[in-house]
Amino acid sequence: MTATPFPVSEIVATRRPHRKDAARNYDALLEAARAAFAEHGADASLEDIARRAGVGIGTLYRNFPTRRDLFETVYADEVNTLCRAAVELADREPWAALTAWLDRFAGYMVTKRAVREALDGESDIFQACRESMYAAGGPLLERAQRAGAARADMDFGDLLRMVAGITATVFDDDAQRDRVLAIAMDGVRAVR
Amino acid sequence: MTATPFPVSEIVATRRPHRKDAARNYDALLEAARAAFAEHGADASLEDIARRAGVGIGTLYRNFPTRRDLFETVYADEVNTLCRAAVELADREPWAALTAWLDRFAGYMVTKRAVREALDGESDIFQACRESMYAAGGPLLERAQRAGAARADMDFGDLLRMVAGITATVFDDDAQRDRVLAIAMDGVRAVR
DNA sequence: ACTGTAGCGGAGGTACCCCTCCGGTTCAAT
DNA sequence: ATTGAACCGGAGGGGTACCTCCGCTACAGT
Repeated sequence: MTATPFPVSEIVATRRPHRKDAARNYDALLEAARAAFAEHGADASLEDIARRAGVGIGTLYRNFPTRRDLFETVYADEVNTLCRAAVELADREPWAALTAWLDRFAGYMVTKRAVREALDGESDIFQACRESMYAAGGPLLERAQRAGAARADMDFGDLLRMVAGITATVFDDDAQRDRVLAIAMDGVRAVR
Repeated sequence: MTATPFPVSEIVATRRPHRKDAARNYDALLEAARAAFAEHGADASLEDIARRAGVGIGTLYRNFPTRRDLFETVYADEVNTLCRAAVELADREPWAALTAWLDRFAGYMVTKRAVREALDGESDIFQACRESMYAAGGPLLERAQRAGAARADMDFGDLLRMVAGITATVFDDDAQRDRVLAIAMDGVRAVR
């Protein structure tokens, strides 16, 4: 509520190296990790990630001594993007802004699910990310609630969980996913 | 729609052995597998399942030559229970019957999620189970729709996916899960 | 009680993954 | 151009999971 939505990445311990080749490897690893987590979930093989990044396994471990470090960094990255998006959406209508943001949120859920699975909530960074995300997205819901567009008897956590759950599911096609999400959002709208 | 909701287990290839000790082992394996899948998801260790069941790994492989066989059997079991429940609920009010069944459905989702992950939809049994479940549960939704309790512009598949997604998510506590599910169900109800 | 057979358990070969360690390489500051 | 510090890759030891195979066990039918 009071926290600024930005400093998440600065909390993360591991930092991007200064040297050119090192920085390139760091980026490649992060990108490969993102893909691997999205594909295989929490227990993607670290060796596979290094392979995909075209980097030795040793390099991976130097940058991210722990599997957790890698997770945290990838996750913090996504959250930052999400926070920035919330700010950019501030000028739209309350309900439109909220749903637009939730759309983005849904896009980043693949990673989040893996992270949640791996970190199991017992991480400082995870906590910081959550706060940061609530600080960024929470106001969107509150605004919609004040405008009478969203029901008042729910909080931002409820909404996030709902959207997260639905988007994490396997659907026949994207149309079905959108349809189901819309139905659920009708429940959020219903102020009667 | 026309299919009877019961024959699922008969489709499954592996069958319960006749001999007393063998049957006991079979049951123990199934129970251990159910627990392991619920706990560790799709990639639970087969050796661990055998250990939990107090049975040699060889016994597991004799009963279920493939990981898939084990999955299918466990899954078919759950589906059968679910189908039976649908019949028992037939005498309640349309909306109440529907939500009550979805409650049971949610309870079995833990296994289903693992199965879905493992089988990836490319299984005959999976297909048969789905049909069986739709045949059993679909009428509950249709009845609610005819009664004007549920919106008409959605089908049973949509509903199942929605509930499945939400219940598969990690919540702070059961109260939150129920709250979120209720919100989403308000979206289903909303006939305006 | 006898006996054939269905069923049992787990050792062991193979494969993969985790993580450490260190000799060689590459950058960037002088 | 030199040089030393930072960085690189991957071999290798330890662990676990998968699955097969076979000598032994215990059930059930006579």
